[in-house]
Amino acid sequence: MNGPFLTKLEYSGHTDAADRAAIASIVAHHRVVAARQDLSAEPGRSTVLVLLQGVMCRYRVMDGRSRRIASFVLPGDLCRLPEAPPKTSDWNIGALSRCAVGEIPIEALTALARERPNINRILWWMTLNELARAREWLVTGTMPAPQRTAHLFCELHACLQAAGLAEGGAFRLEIGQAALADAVGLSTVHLNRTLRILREAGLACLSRGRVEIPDLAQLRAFATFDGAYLGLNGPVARTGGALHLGT
Amino acid sequence: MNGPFLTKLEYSGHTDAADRAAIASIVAHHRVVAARQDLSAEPGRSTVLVLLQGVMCRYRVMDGRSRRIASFVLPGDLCRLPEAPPKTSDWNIGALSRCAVGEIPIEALTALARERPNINRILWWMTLNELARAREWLVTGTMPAPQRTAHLFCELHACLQAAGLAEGGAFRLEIGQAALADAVGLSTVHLNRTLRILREAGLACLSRGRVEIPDLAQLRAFATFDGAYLGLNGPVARTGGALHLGT
DNA sequence: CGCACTTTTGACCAGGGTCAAGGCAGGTGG
DNA sequence: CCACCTGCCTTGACCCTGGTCAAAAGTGCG
Repeated sequence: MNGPFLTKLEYSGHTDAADRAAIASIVAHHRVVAARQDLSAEPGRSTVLVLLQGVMCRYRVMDGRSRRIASFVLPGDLCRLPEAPPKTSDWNIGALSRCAVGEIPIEALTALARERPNINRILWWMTLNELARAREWLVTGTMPAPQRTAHLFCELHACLQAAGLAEGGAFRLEIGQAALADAVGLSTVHLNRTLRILREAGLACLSRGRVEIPDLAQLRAFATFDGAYLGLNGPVARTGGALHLGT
Repeated sequence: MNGPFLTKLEYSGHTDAADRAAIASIVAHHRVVAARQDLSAEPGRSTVLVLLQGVMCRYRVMDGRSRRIASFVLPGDLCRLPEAPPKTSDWNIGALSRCAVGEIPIEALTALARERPNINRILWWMTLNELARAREWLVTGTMPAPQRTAHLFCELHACLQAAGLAEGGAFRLEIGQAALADAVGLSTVHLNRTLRILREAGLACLSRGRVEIPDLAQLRAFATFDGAYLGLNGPVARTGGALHLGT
């Protein structure tokens, strides 16, 4: 059940088996979130969420109509970490598909972070990961639509791969084109055309909730994608190092 | 000399005078960086830098020609924090104007973070700050050019204000229009036209390294700027709280 | 079977990129 | 003191990517 989460922790290269067992033991209250449902409005929340299945997104509604997706939350990602007061962010988190999440009591997590340096390190790693992803999107924002979309597919593939959810060059992505458009910053119409371009070029094909990438290397070259920013080391144990700050 | 840094720490609302004195004491080796010079290429670096004067930027060169600026480094900001291995980022840091920086030995910083919870909190705060800024830029990226530029001015003003470097609605910004364009994601030509629009609308005026904002409230309304994401509390002591993670 | 949502396509328009040529400094050397 | 040069700002003309409006074709579900 915690599969994707643990697999991702393994990929991060900052945990050993004991760390993963420890963190798995504090994941409680698995529950299901329906597609299209918002998580953010729950007040007095004292739990961190781990996404285990499905896709969620962090978004903001702009002029009352258009929505901008700042990041996806993929299986293995944490969200709703406690914020530093006063609230520094007004992002909504919404489920784009039917999702399964685990809840982690904050006190348990902080306690674990205090007693296990690797867990602390993982929290830093995840945060820096988000930062790196956000900045990468800033860069891709200036690329033409097909490249940008391709780049997103590459990123999704890499992240899902690290969570053990890719089947070769293919992965499930149960998302409407509208959501994809909001993430890439295109209109639905133009995203659709862009998808057609990618499909006809044989680079990638999204259909019925599934992305198929015939030739990953080719797509990556097309999108000038270099996954180093994701900090995924492969499932290799790797410890040591100090504070592990970034930037 | 450490003025902007300490003022900003004060604004962050997570430090008391003792924290600031402690951190000030480990800032060593003040030095000057010429405009246009890159910092990133220094190997074996074991120091964190605090920017004290001037403006730097975190950028990447895209197709060999065009540069994208992912964030500005303003007085009071840290940069070149140690990275988690393997290197997760390939960003360059360059001085856009003549800069003064302080160097902080990493070991001293990590030691301080270990013994003073507030310092640890500040490191989190700064990182989350960067994250919030990056995401905000993602959102502004979809706004039309004048609003986007105005939004950037508002952000710069708020950050510089927190470092004690704003004089009312005006602040120094010794940056070429090309740099600004790369940050906002516009061409130099179009940025220039956009600046003219803002100037003629009486919203903001950039000239000879100085931005003047006649009516801050008006500019903010125009850009739909809400500075909450910067997490600046004003110079009020505020402690407590636990891990202070965000997202 | 009908309803509602999503995907697809067409036609038209505009924000912003690109190319290219002038202004307008400040710095240097005669 | 002036000619010159280099770099930056400014403006014009033209084009193209991608937005908007609108309608048709799937697709899933009660």
